[in-house]
Amino acid sequence: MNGRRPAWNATPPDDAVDALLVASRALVSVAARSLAGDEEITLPQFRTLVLLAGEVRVTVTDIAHALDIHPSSATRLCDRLVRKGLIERIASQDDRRVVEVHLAPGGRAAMERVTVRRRRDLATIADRMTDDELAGAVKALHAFADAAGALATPDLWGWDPRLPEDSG
Amino acid sequence: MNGRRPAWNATPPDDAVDALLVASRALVSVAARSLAGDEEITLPQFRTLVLLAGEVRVTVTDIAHALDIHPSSATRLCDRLVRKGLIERIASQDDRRVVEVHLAPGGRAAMERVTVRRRRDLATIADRMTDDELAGAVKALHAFADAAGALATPDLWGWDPRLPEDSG
DNA sequence: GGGAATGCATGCAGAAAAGCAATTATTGCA
DNA sequence: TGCAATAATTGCTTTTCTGCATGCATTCCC
Repeated sequence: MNGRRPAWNATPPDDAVDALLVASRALVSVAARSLAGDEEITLPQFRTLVLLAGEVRVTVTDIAHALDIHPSSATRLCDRLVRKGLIERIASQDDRRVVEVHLAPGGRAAMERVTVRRRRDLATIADRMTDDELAGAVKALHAFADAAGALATPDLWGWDPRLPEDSG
Repeated sequence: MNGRRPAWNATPPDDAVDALLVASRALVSVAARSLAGDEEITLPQFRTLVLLAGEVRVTVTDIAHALDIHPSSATRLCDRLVRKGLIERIASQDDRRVVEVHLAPGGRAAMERVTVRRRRDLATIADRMTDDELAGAVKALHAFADAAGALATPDLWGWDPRLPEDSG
């Protein structure tokens, strides 16, 4: 209802969602693989790194919300990432209860390595598409990423009424 | 080199791979969330169910290759899925060493629930795209899924020289 | 027929993830 | 000032995921 499509066509067609769904599975597979082979970085850990890379100020609570896990689990997740030298905990100046989590140099490097790996796999897939298909995919995926990104901010994920917490 | 693009343009452009990469992260996030809320199905477990849903004959070895894990890990994964009533083990007729793994009714139902959840989230995102963007996305994503699917068959993933096992 | 290879399972072990309850420190508000 | 709310952590428990080595049954091939 909040979207960019007119009110007389308020619901995205099923086949569009289907296409996203199928592509989603393929991309998840690629993502899981790019992680599996790499040096001991798990999916929750990588998702945390991605979050840190994209936001200026991320707290432990933000991580818990973004990954939809218990705050204590987020603390433990950070423990492991700190132990690996991938992130740093910094006490917030504004509110001394808060701990800001930042990407450490090692974390940035690790993201780099995983990303290179994933790019390689994606390039292998892209290589099997025609130029036209690829151009269309790029345009579409940019739009998709923008739309997803607008919802992916910590302020929205998890407690936004647009995505009811547990209705399924 | 094996792809559908002409030889004079053999490598997919970086920005295309970039778009896939960014979209990949967004979709992984959606996928992880659709799992987190649901009933105790982990990512490896769901990936297994997806594999079973898409192939006619899947063996334990196939699962190990598809998920890039040790055969014994695949056995344990199946143990847990059997215990949950999501899959069934059936001794192969052709080769009595082989165990075929099939989706149980409960597994199909579980996939259904997770998929409904994921579709809901994807629809929320699609709702923020224009009709044109969405139409382009469907076309492109189908092509992408086809290209990925061609590589995702058990025969290719894991030991196809196109995706060197550990070069990163 | 007999050894090699294949497919799967089991014993063993370690790491990761996740939740709940309880605690500490800090902040906000009446 | 004092009490409630918030942020993060810690202790504890359980489940899952993963690999390696080993063993067992079956199949393949010389």
